[in-house]
Amino acid sequence: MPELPEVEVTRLSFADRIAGARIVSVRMGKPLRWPLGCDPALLAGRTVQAVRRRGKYLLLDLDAGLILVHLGMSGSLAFADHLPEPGAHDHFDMVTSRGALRLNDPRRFGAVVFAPAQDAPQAVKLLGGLGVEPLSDQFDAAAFHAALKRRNAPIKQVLLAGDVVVGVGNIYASEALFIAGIRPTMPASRISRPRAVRLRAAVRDVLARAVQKGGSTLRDFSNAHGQAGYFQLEAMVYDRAGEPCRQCAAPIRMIRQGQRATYYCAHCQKP
DNA sequence: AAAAGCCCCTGGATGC
DNA sequence: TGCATCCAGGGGCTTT
Repeated sequence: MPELPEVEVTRLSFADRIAGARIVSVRMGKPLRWPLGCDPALLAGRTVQAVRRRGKYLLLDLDAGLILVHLGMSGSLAFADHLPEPGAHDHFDMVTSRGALRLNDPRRFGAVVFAPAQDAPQAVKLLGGLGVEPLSDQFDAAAFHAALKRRNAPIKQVLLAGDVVVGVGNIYASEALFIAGIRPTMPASRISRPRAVRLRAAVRDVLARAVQKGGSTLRDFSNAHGQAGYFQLEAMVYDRAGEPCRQCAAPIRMIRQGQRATYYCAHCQKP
């Protein structure tokens, strides 16, 4: 579920409040994608200094080490002064001096991993192969075009893979390609320079606007205060199969690429 | 190296 | 109402 906008909205909703907090206790529920990697009791007494984001990972910087949090498909974080008794899908609770952080994740594709340092094997393995941050100045048009030239897979799947540019998931890949007017099935290597420039701008535009709208809430996403997002109401193609294109009224098409649904307008998006 | 498939897991929607 | 089937914001791992 959560793509870059949802993860960033989550980060913004509690980063300031947790910064400087001392960890009182940590409780783990059912197993997540990977084990925590240390005894939870070992985290008590440490301080959460800041919350950063890298791709779809949240990084809680401690005074010693860091905690990587991934929301998977169905995860969401809550941060409150007091949390109710943990429910069946609450798999990580961290009580701090400034409030309690909780991960709720029904499908358990998410993860909470402790790494003793930035360059610890756990962190390197998970973050090492990630592409450039799309909203940063590092997302250079010429380099983006050059990277696409090296890939023959369909552009939609290259965006999703995350090794060229991070944070673009299934909703925003379809949306960005619509904005750029590019057919999702087009081999990345055949995208011209001007179209790569447009795609770069479209990715930045759609992600930034989604953050502004609080992300997309399709079924259960909410920020750390339980507030839903509204970007799904502005989607041009995602989940709109058969409905009229908002630009030309042609019916939106749905295809499957790598077991994931892709939505596009055959009239507005050229091969 | 790159690409394509396969899973991990639960719950909601749909169909008979 | 009950049960089977399909589908879902991700991504690491294995196989071609």
